[in-house]
Amino acid sequence: MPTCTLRVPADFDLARDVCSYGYFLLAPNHWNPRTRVFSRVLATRDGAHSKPVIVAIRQLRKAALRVTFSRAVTREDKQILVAQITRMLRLDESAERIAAFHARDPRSEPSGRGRLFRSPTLFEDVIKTVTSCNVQWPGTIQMNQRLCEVIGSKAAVARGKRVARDAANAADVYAFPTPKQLARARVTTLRARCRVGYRDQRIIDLASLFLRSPRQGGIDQAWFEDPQTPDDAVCAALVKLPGIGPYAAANIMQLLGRYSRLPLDTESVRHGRTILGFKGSPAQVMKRLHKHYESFGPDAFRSYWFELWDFYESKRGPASTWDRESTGKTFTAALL
DNA sequence: GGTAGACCTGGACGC
DNA sequence: GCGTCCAGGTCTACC
Repeated sequence: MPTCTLRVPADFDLARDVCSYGYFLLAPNHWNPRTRVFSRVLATRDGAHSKPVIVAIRQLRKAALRVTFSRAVTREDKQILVAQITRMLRLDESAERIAAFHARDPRSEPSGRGRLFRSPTLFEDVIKTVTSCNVQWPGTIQMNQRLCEVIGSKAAVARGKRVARDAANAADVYAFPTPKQLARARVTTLRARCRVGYRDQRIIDLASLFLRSPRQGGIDQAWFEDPQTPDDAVCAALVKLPGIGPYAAANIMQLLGRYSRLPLDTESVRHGRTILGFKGSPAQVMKRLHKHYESFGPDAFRSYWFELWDFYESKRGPASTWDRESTGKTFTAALL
């Protein structure tokens, strides 16, 4: 099996930093709690000749990861794959920025938490966010699984190969659909086979926007990812997208590394009431939550999230021990 | 600017 | 096995 070694920041911890946000439980992502290997299918290019590759990532020692590919890859494809892994694991987030977060919220310093797992592309983060709206967590798991199986490309797997054995089931050999694949998908397919419900047309519209160039009115991904772009401008642009409201926009912003906004939902209200002791209507509790985390400034989301994550782990054990098929389906407070 | 109701699915519940 | 109800965020119409 072709492999490569990836240098990572000294404070990076694969188990802690992969199992830091719920998306690590969504297809095509797969964390194996027994072997502590993260694996998934990654696309090399978004073209007719795209050949998805299964990658398996394990921590070798401090500051180094071993990445195993399911097939030989060209130098160009390897660069594309490493860029996607870097985005997913937030390897480009500097130690200084993590230290600044710990200075604002020392509660996370002992564990070293700071990085939040995300998708290899902004497109996948946006679609995953849409599938997490107005549905309970098992529904989100189901939609992502079916989007991969029904629309995504299948990676070729040689029998008995170790990379394939790290995958939990047959579904783990499918890539997340590309913008091209979803833009071409039929509304009826998304609704009947992927079970995305009323999100069908919105997902197709979003995929079309990602497919078009900024000149053609498409989404300017570089602009969204550019740290120089003001948060207010990013938020205003996000809520104009189909299927994206205030909650989804704030969530996509944290996935972009902009932690000043809070994606508050019913889960947050539950947290505000049970853990922080807030009283009143959902709207009043949300207002108090915004006020409560305001003091963490540009890291408000991280403080909020790790507090919530601590609560889940106090009920279900460390997230790195969660199995996608059991604990991973029931960790939210609504299902506890 | 604020609010009500529709959108859809899956699960819980009663019969 | 079937019908009903409910949870969940976004969108639109309406006040």
